[in-house]
Amino acid sequence: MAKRTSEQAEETRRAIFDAARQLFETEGYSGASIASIVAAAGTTKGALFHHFASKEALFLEVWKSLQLEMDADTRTAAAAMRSKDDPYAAFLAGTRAYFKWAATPAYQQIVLIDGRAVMGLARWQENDDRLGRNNVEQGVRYLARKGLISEDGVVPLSVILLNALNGAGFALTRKDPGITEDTLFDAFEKLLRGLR
Amino acid sequence: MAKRTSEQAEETRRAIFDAARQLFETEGYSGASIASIVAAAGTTKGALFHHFASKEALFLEVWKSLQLEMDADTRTAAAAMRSKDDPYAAFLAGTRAYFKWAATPAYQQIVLIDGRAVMGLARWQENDDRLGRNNVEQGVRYLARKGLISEDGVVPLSVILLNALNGAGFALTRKDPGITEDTLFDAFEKLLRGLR
DNA sequence: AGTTTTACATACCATTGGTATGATAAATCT
DNA sequence: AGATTTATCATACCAATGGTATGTAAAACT
Repeated sequence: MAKRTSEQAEETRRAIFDAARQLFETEGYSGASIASIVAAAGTTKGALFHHFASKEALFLEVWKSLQLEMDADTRTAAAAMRSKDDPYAAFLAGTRAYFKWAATPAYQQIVLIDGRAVMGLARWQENDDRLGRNNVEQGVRYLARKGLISEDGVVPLSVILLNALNGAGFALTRKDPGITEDTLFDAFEKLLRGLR
Repeated sequence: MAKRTSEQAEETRRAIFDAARQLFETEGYSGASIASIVAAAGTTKGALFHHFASKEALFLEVWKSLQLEMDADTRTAAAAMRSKDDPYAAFLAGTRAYFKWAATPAYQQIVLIDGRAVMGLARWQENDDRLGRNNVEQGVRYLARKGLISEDGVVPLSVILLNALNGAGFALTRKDPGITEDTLFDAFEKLLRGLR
């Protein structure tokens, strides 16, 4: 078998991508070998390296897809609550939506665990900023405009809040008593509303 | 050269450990090959695998050493401020000490970046909890006893605060304007004191 | 129709973490 | 003290890994 139509090629690429996303989730980045990915996708290494520059590039694409899905989700959740009378409502709605994502095995393994190790510190920050932190910062800035928090602390506060959210996702995996989506959300809400 | 005295053996082990810690920091876990480690230590793979069960085991030991140093540091910093009139003082002093650690390249690369990927989610939580979260939880519980926060939210709040701290460490690497040890600390302090 | 390019498949390669074997001197035992 | 065991490596080897080079046949283009 050699050249397929460009439609079929897209199918092949997609099969590799899907298999990779699945295996990166269940086996982790280093546990998911290229051989296992192409086997699951029903193709060969030739196809993989034709469509993706490297294992890392493939991972990055999977990473981005997850982040974009999450981003869209939280944005719409936040937007839906924007015109409420409670100025915190939009932010908190986004938080809820993010918790849902952060509690999924795929998001944890790929984004929260392997992501930073694979991308390295610099690239991770660069990418993470454009999505997660920007989102949080937007919410925080809104609260600042409403006069609920001080203007100058927006950036560091955003950093802290974003990471608090990330960590909360992790905690959800463990069956630790006292840690549920609701209790975590409550704690976060209290923190946020406590800001003056 | 073959069998050395047990004193020399300890030296060899130490040389490997030190080289590993150095290379894990600068090259990352996967970037630091066993060959490069033993070369830097002036020995061979035979010695490494005699003293350590695997690369992962070696990494874990380095990881633990960092965590224990950090733990001791923050504990003493917090203890020094315990009897102050401000009930938040001890907690915040520990926070300051932790920030210092979280801002070091070694701590970031080894503990915050590679640690969780190498150990996997389960082992990472298990180990991280015994140190970081236990520490934070202790501080939070103290505040609860003082009546400054509610008793029942201690666990989830600790989770959130611990991760907020971890993330703050990361942020310190980047030269982003507005993010310094001081501004981050201020933001954290405000969050903490805002709790009622 | 002929040429070029795309989409793979296969064979190959260097490096990797890890193991098996061997060697030698220190500890230990008798 | 001599014999035996055992700790401490060094070296040779191994399977698996990510990645590359090469080949090839069909599609796309001119």
